[in-house]
Amino acid sequence: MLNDDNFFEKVYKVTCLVPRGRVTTYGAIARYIGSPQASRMVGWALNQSHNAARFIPAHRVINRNGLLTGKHHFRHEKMMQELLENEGVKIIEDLVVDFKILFWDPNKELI
DNA sequence: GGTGTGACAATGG
DNA sequence: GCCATTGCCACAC
Repeated sequence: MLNDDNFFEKVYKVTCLVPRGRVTTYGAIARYIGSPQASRMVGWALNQSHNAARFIPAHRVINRNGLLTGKHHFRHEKMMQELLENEGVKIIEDLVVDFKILFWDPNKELI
């Protein structure tokens, strides 16, 4: 599917495919790129995403609990929450409201 | 080239 | 059902 050989590029690409107003998890991305157990790597890749050439909507990627664990890695901690709220995603105490409903699984939504 | 690490996830008590 | 532990893969040093 994805012709990119680099693990990071795959992560970036999938992250960019996440629809606006929807969220996904590190594990879902890891499974989609072929390494179900590399969920930690996904987070790390997104950590370096600020160094990527283009902007990566890393705010749409959260852990499986729906918690915004990675907000600290944004330039401003509140930016992640504001970006999500700007897309219509409600956040309460760093937790995505109706996370199960907003959850977007690339393995199901994509081919 | 071995070791440590990281925005996680699954399992066991 | 919550807290602690283990596993896991790719990358940097």
